[in-house]
Amino acid sequence: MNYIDTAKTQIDGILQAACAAAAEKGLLPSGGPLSGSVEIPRDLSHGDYAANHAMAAAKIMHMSPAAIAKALVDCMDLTDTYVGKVEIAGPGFINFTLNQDWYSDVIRTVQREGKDFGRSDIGGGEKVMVEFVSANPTGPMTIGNARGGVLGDALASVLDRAGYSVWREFYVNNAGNQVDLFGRSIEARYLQLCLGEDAVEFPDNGYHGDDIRELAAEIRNLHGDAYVSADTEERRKAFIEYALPRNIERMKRDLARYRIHFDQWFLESDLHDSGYVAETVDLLTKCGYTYEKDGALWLNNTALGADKDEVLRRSNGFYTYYAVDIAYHRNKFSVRGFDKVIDVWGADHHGHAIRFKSTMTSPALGIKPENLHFLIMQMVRLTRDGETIKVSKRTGKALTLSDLLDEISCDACRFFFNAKPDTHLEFDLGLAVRQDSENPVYYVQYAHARICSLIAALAAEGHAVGNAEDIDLSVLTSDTERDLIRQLSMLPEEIKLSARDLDPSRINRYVIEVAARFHRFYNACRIKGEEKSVLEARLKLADVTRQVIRNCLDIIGVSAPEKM
RNA sequence: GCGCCAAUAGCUCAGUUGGAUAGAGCAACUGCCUUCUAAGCAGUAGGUCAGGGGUUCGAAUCCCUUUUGGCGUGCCA
Repeated sequence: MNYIDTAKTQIDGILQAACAAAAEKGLLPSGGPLSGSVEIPRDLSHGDYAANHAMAAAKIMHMSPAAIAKALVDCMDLTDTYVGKVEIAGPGFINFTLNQDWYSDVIRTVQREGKDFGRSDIGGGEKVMVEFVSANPTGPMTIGNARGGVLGDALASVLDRAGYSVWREFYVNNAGNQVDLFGRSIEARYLQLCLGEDAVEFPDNGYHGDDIRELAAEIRNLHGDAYVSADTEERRKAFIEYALPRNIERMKRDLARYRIHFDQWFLESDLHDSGYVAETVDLLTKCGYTYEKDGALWLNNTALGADKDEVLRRSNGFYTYYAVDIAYHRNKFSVRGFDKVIDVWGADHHGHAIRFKSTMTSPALGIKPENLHFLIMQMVRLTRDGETIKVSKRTGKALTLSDLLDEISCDACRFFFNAKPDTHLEFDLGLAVRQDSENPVYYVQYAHARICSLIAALAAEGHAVGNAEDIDLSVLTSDTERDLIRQLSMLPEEIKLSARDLDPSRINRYVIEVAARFHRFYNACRIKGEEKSVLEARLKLADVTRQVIRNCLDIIGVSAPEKM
């Protein structure tokens, strides 16, 4: 039996039983179960949990909330529960205060579960894929990828701890128009190197970044001018075959530095080579969802609930990204058997996300809407000294992920970018460079280091951290001690909510609050030099706090230093 | 034009899915280290929750509308 489920379910049970008992005595009208929610109130003086059942029932029972609350409280049985005190307050809230056993059980639970504290099994082992970053291998990764990377990775961790079987995937767009453009851009730079700047025209919408010039220069160093007279198609193919793997390796390196590792790098080309794209499009055609117009094959997407139709196969015979995306997602579900799929996409794809979801969930493909999520994160706004900087991969002026990591620690970066997905994120370069004590990550890490140092100092005096089962934890009764324990107790719930809302940034806010409450406790309560029973109990509290902070930082992928 | 996301303290953001007096962190001001890490703590000040309607016991939260900003609306991905 676990303290968390018990506190909440106990209270709900107490209320339902009281309701039945009150109905029996004729104090309340009889009827179905009470509805309402048991919540943790903002204000401590309102107890540990507050129930609004009396207010919710007022209308149905034709009684005032206060009268209902009184009847319920009068008929309550609190024996063998964590509830120590019940009060009626405000407009009709019923406030419950927990007894000391509950606080002690929280500490024992954290000790028992250790690094697994916070885990739950609400996911039921469902296979869920989180696909994220999936940056085009045509250039270096951007600051937007930095955000998506943290978001996807932290989300995957949260889902893992919520009991899902998680798979991290990077989709490599190593085929199609953008790759073709990539090849032609390198080709142009190469020919310019060999024949002079004005010898060839740079392709429209080509990639202007310095990385393209560097790749061209590398090729020229290896092969000299040999490719000048080569067949155009062969030349481009050779350039792509040289450059693409190099870029992919570079992405892997940068992501590893960012502490992100994927279970699979899925190649788009595999979908083409295996004929799966063609097969998928044929399937749609057989089902009557396509039509031909102007030499292209169109998906009748408006009939599937979207606001516009999409081209599947261009008049030049090549499949569009849309067709490939359908095949790819069909592959995730049908071929590889994932129960749930979550794609982390930038806001510039939100239109696509809406239309694409209509397509995938239509009878043609039959995916259930609740099993396919597009987590849309808003753009990162880059500023320097308050002025917005426009960035674009095509023009080559983007600040890369690797540049960013040269300036800012991985810890700070990961913590900073783990923000709520649906709001714009402002990233000030001037601020970022001097992001030291201003970044809340240091506040949290400091709490952890402080605890480590504290435990070491006490160990030096012969006070090792004891076993919670052998320690009298009932001496932890002050406000700062209880506030801290109450906060620690909420980690499993916090992870569940993060998983439910697909919002791992909750963990950031949660762990900041843990750190804050620890610092408060630390300032208010001494440990060293206190009498033995108090010392042992407080030391144990510090120890389990350290465990909770570690577990949180582990989810976000931030280190927990022992010294600072 | 249409669609998606947003607007909360000077700045960056929370707000437990409709609950009690709207909260943190920076920045400003005032205190706290001969005692376990001051990268910390305690306190002061700061608000027409963009504006206006509506729904009800009760709205920052839900509905309508106006305004402002970001993004989308390609035989690009």
